Parts: sequence; C-alpha cells; structure tokens
Amino acid sequence: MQHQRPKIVDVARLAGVSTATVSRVLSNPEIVSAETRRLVEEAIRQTGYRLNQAARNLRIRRTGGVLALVPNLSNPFFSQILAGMAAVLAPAGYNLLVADTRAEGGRSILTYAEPSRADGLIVLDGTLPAEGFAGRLPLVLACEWIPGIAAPRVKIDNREAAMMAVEHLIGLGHRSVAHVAGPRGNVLSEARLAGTEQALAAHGLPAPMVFPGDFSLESGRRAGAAWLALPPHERPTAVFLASDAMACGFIGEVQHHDVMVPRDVSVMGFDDIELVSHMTPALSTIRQPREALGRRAAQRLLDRIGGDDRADDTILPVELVLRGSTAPPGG
Amino acid sequence: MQHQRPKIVDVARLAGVSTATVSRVLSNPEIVSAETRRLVEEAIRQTGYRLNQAARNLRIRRTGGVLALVPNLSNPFFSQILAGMAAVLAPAGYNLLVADTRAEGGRSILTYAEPSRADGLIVLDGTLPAEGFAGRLPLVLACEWIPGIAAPRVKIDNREAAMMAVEHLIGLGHRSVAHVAGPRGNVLSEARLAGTEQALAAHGLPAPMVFPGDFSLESGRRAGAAWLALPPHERPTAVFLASDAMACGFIGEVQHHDVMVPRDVSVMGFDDIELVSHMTPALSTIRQPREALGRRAAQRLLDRIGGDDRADDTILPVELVLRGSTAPPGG
DNA sequence: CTGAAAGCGCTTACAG
DNA sequence: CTGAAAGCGCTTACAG
Repeated sequence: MQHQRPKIVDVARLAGVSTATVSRVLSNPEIVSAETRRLVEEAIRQTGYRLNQAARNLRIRRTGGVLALVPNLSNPFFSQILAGMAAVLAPAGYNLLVADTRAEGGRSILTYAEPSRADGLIVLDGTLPAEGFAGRLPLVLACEWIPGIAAPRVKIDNREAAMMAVEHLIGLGHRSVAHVAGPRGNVLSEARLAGTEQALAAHGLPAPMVFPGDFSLESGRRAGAAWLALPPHERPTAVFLASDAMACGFIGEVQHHDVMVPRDVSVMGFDDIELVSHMTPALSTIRQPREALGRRAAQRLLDRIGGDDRADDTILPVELVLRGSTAPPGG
Repeated sequence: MQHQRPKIVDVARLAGVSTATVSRVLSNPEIVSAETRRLVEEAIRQTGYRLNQAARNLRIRRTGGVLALVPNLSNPFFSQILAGMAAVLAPAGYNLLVADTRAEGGRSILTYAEPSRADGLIVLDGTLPAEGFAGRLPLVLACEWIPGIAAPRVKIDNREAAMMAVEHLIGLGHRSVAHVAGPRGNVLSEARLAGTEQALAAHGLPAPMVFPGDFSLESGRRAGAAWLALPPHERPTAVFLASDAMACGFIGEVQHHDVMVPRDVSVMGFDDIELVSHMTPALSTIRQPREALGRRAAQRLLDRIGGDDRADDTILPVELVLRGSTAPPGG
C-alpha cells in the first residue's frame, strides 16, 4: 500500500541535504536558513512527501491520540461535545479516540488509558473509580467529575442552572414543583437536586417531590407513570427533569393518558438537545454550551500535556430557554 | 510519564533470552518451545511489561487505526453503528477513529484517509466524490454508498423497506400516500422514493405527492407546514417519511396546528431511533439493524485488510415496527 | 527452536 | 546553520 511513499531520505537526497535538515524544516523551520528551507520545501513538493506520524510519535514518545471516555455514545448530548474536542485537537496534531464506558464487555476501560495508547484523557463519566486514574495520563474532567481527583474540570454550574429552572416555574406561580432526578451517586444528579431544593426553600415553598430517574427516556416515562398514579389534587403542577431525554419520556407518557402539557402540568427539561424544540409542545429547558464545553476541555488537556499542572475549574454559562411546555398553573 | 515502563529488552534480560524470542512469544507463541515460553511469560508478569503498539505498528507498517467517515456525528442513528464497529475492531487490535464529513472546516476529509493515519476506511457518506478514493486505503461502504466505487457494501434493501412501509399504509386503507424524501442525490433517498412509487403502482394507486427533505428534524417540520398548507380535502391521508427525525418534525408541526395523528393523518418513519417509541403517538417505522450494520462493516473491512478483495454486498434485514401513528384513514 | 542484526521512518543531542 | 550517528521499541528474514 505504501511502497512508493517517499520518506525523509528521499526528500533529503533530492534537496542535497541531510535527513536531519529535512526533519528540522518539518518541525522547526525557523532554525534552518531561508535558502536551505526553500530547497527542502521544493523537494517536498516534488516528491509529494507526507510525514509518517507513527514514526515521529515513536521517536518523540507520544502516541498522537487523546482518549475521551463517554458514558453513553448513543446519547446525542455527547456528540456535539466530541465535535468541539475534535475541532481543537485536530489542528494540534492529535486524533480523538472515543470509548464508551458502559459498552465495554467486561474488560476494564482503563486498559485504554495508558501511555502507549494515548497522550491524554478526557473523562466525561463521573462514576469511574478514582483509584484507576492515579498517576496515569494527563487528565481533564468534563461535564461530570470524579470526587477526589485533582484535575482541571470544565463544566457548568449545575446547581445554579437548576435554580434558574425552578425560579422560572415559581415565577409562573407554581407552588408544588416535582423533580425527576438523574442516577443516584451521579454528581450532576446531586447538584441539580440541590439547586431545586434551594430555589424552593428560598421562596418558602415545600421541598420537592422527587422521582427517581437515570437520564434515560424510559426513566422519564416511568416518572410520568408515577405522576399519573397520584391522586389528581396531589399532583405537582410543575415538573423539572434533570435531562431532556427524561422530559421527552415524561411528556410522552402523560400525553398518552390525555393529560395536557402545559395546561395540566408544566414540564421543564435540561440540556436543550435538538429534538426538544420540535416537540408539541416545544420544551422549556436549560441550554448547555456543548460545543464550547468540548473545546475548552480539549484546550485544557493540551495545556496539561504541555506541562501546565493547575487543577482549576472552568465554569461555562448556561441559558434558560423558554418554550411552550411551561405556563402558569391551570394553563 | 513512561520512563519506567519496561520494554522488551527488560523482559528478555530477566528471562535470559533474546529480544527476538520475547517478541515471538508476544506475536507468535506457538513457534516457541513450551519451556521458553513459560520463562518469558513469567518475566512479562514480573516486569509488568505491556507492548508498545506504536513501535510494533511502525515496524510492521500499519497504524492500528480504522477511520469511519460519518455524515453527521450528532445524529444518534450513527452512534450505535459506531458502537458495533468498535466491538469488532477492538479485539482485532484496531482503534476506531471517527470523523464527521460535514464538520471539517474547509480542509478535505480525505487528508485523513491515507496509509500513515489508518489501515482502512469505512465510509457512511454516499455523497463523497468517488475520485478521492482511487487507490487509497482498503475500503468498505456502509449504509450509504458511492456510485462507481467497487468496494464491499453493507446495507439494507432500502427500496424493499420503503415498499414494506407503504404496503402497510395501503393495507390500512390509505389511497393517497405522500412521501417526504431525503436529500436529493443521496442514494438512500432515491431508493426509498422508488420503493414508495413501486408499492403504490403495484396497487394501481396514483403516484405519491413528494415533499423535499434532508433527513433533518427541521426539514420534516417544513414538510408538515407544506402538508398543512394544502386544502384539507387534498391532503394525503398518510405520509411516509424517509427518516424518523423528519417524522418527529412533521408530527410536531401538524400537532401544533391541532391536527391529530393518526386520526387526521397517518405517519410512518424510517430508522427506529430510540426516541420515537416514546412519542405521542408512538411512531410506526422501519427498524434498521444498526449494531449489526456496524459489526458487519467492520468485519468486511478486516477481511479486506487481510487480502480478501471481493466487492460483494451484504444485505441485512429490516423490521416493520407498528405503533400508534398509523391507523385506517379517518382514525 | 533461538539469536544477532538490520531496519520500520523519524528526531535530536553533539560536534563542527 | 548543518551533518553523522544514535536511538524510539519493536519484528523478522537469515543463519545456525
């Protein structure tokens, strides 16, 4: 396949210089004289030479890859984050490798997280065990985070975001607001629940009824069924769900039982995935800056690989997006 | 980071053999005597040695990577296909690299498709120019395909699948069936449109009204608006859309204008993405075997890399999934 | 079955 | 500024 591919020695021969000089033109052009550089560049053009990254990587002892560990690849929420990462990593000469932490058949995901496979790690799953990462690759945590690990984090303020959502519902006149939480033990779940409770308490309202969930559509549907199972006068008039996927499941279930949104119940999601602006009613939600989250995480990892060892937090702003699924109680 | 990592020479020293022997134990154990092998394996265990893939790859002139070219990474339809690919590639020692053919800022996506970057290519975008692939990497086409390229294809029978969908609508009693097509020039769009026309013609029914689309939610919404704009008695009583995303957009738009599905219009999608089973009404659709598509495509690529040069088609079966969005005309 | 040696295609101290 | 040479960590004909 690559028999004819020119290598550095072919360029050197044609330009009448050593391979060292060609290499310098490639990786450090300013230390080569202008005339020599011109010669070499011309030879590169004539031969059609293209650098072999694998060889360079072996020599400089890096792999040229960055590994992203994602809790669920088939969740569209992550796709745009990954796109943001790739946009920063590619120009810096890194490939983005992606692994799904749930999909690994038995074998530990951490077998990938070693120096011969990747130069750095971006972890988007806060439920991985902290011990696994001790002294391994340069690391950045994005969106979720692992308590007890000192590494840069790129995230939103989940508590604040939840408060914004609930303040909106309170402002519409709702007095009983339920929350459908994310998976137990997940840092996002806890922060969003805490924000919900804090906003209600700040207005002297009772603590929220909390339904269990796991961010999935199906768990939102179950929460809808649980809400429907309540006696009508005990049903919270507004529900804030910790993910848009759950909000879709919830709305689907209650609509299926002839409950009208927002007349009978206001529904607020979290994430602003593309779909929810097309539903009937369109979903009010919290927009996360997904592309920016990915870019910043990648940028912080490049910093880290470059020797910057700060373990600081980058907090990106969210946006309250109001659509048709929320209204004053009673419609 | 990797100063202390043992290498092959450390293992050889401890085991009292040459590096060649250690290498053989690693890649070709059966040609080493049982006793020597035991010694080496013990030394590997004691040193904690792990193979450096980059070095092996340089030596055997492969990269250890397979590149998947996807038209739209943020479409959940592709995520599960990628998961299927990774499940086959990882055990074979290949990393899966993923690139979005639309997201590349100017720079040609084909700069990735070269021997120093990947050992093989799986293309899921039928709109890439055929010339770009001449004499490049081992190639497999999945889902979509590029006319004029001879390579193994792994796909469904899109025309047959469309016929199944339309036969279902006809069976319910619909006599006027519209089609919302995929993007023009896309091979899938054409096959699904052809199947729609063929099924209607086979029953002596008039050709379908065809609305333009591009597989996106938003284009489905526009088709909904176009349908609404027709005088009520001219509206087709059933609509078959070439993607579930478009079906979501369509339903959202018509429901927004107080049209009831399926009472006023039956809607049929294509793909069976997870969400559509949770909508109200749940969507009738064609299920594509996404995971299997990914696995088979990866398997065929491994064959190709291994020297198999057949350019055959693998056709995977689809499934007609009937839910609440389709019913006899008038409800 | 095993070892000595060359080499995959680069980069980089070292010397000039 | 430039070159000769060593070396990144492996694999594999070749010889024994």
